[in-house]
Amino acid sequence: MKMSKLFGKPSKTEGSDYKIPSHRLLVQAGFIRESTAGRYYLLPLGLKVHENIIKVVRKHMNAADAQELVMPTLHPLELWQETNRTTSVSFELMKITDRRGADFALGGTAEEMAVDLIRKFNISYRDLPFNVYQFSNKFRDEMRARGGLLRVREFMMKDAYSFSTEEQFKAIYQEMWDTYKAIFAELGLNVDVVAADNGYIGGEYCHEFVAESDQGESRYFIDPQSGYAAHEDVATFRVEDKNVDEELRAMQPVDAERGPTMEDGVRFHDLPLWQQTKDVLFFDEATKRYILAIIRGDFDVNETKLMQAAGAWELRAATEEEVREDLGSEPGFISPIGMVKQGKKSGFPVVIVGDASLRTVRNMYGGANQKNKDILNINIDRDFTPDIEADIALAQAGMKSADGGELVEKKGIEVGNIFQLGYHYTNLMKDAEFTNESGTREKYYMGCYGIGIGRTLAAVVEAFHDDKGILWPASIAPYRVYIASLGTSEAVQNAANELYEHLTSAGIEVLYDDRDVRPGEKFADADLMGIPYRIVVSEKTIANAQYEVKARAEAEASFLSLTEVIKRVAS
RNA sequence: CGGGGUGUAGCGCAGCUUGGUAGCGCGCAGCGUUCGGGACGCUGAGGUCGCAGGUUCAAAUCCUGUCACCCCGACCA
Repeated sequence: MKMSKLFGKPSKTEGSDYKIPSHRLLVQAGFIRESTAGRYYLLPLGLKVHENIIKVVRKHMNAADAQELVMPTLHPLELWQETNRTTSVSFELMKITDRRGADFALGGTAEEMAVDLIRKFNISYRDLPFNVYQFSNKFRDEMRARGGLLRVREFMMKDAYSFSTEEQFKAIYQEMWDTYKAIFAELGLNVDVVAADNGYIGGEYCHEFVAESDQGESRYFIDPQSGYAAHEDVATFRVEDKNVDEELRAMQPVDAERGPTMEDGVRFHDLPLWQQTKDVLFFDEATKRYILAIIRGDFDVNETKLMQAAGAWELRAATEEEVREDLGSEPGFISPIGMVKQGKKSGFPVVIVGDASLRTVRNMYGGANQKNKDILNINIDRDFTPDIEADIALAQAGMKSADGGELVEKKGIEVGNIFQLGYHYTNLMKDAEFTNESGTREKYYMGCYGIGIGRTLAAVVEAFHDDKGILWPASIAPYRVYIASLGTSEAVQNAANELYEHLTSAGIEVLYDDRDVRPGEKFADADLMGIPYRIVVSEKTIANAQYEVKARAEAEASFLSLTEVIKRVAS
């Protein structure tokens, strides 16, 4: 490719709206251009990288015996109704209606389509397991797109769906795990594999592949000693016992003229924070229930865990009016003891969820559902019984992991995920069954596996850039070699042309900067675009019958003959 | 969806308070001098000032509405 003909050349000026490095560099270097928020044109340079990433992903997926196919972009809405995902508040579908009035969802993920496809076939246990995948544009009605390619409304995703028996599943999940590790390793990305929340996808467990980055939106914890890694939504930690040997003392109501915060309670009673109960009241809009979360005072409530434990979908904090008028309590003094079973006005039930940490403390203290009244010596079981008891505590950096090491907090970009779906979809959708060994019908056990191509591309830039521009790993660089001809003399032109022909016919992808611009501009653009090798052809190099070769990542150039050049850049 | 902010040439911005025929820098085109880390001179092209109403003799500027985009939050692979 000759630079003079390239559409989307690098630009000296940079936009002001680009807050993160990958966004700014990709736009400035001519890889992408914004259409509207969260939707991007992929320019020729960007598309080359995009396709190279796809090639790597495809190679490893195929090696794992996954089979590529393509599904329609418009999904019949009936399929989504079959799994109740049109009403799920967690996933905003993009919908579209054709002129006959048929409703479609713009595909944002394709579990239903995959199930619908395989139930069109009469499949035997002999055909299992199998894993089908596709590359296709996905649509998400993100409330707020941001960060260039990191969070968009329309993007290319590799999504795979495995169908098997329950016994076969673990091996497939492990194989996808290994495949993903191999893919990201080839792309040059260091990823942590972290346990995560399934969210609206369904299923019981899943793992995210996270490239560590300050620009990432995923917060997670690792225990470097044991290798434990989990998203903050699901991270667990070891809860140390406090005063479990203390004698149970009689409950004692007391006057407590104090403020509403935990600190106010600590100061007023002169007792430790951990001995106080933290009572947080939520309301779930989806199931119309109050959820009262109770936890040890030195911990915070993890809303994701709480939603899982309580079967809630759309949690929000209860308002002061609701606390006072509907529940007859008082903000800052909420307590499970004497809490109403349902709202006095609304009739909405109140569900009490107690954290496991409540069993590590005795003789706790906390509010009494009245202003300036507290109760001392509260004990679980004796004085109150949660409707649900579960781990609903939020992990924090520095806590001990279940394995005993210290939890370290990290931030990263979620570039891929693997989900166990189990029977979630095959239970909800009719006829998702194969014929088993005994000749009867049996439901498939499923998994799904996604990689965001554009996000991965951006994650690579986040990982590989310096103050001058991008440093593409050779595995996905848009071109392997960049040639700069310095000066417009015929000798230089001929020599550069000749080199370009040689390398191209040797099967090496070359971007030849044949523009009549000054050297500084060529070097700056080359650094910005991040092509792995830069070769300079000038009067000087011709005089020495050599080429100047410099790797983008290195500071020093070396002078090589043509055969040495080919050997160097081809490796 | 809540809070804050911005829309003027491809990009970055000024002009708006106090209405009077739209400007600067970069980039782009032409010519010339240059040519190993973003040169210089001259010439030139390019904007119905986000859109729609309104006020006015006159609106980029004032008023109303609307749309888009950015940041923080909520939400989310």
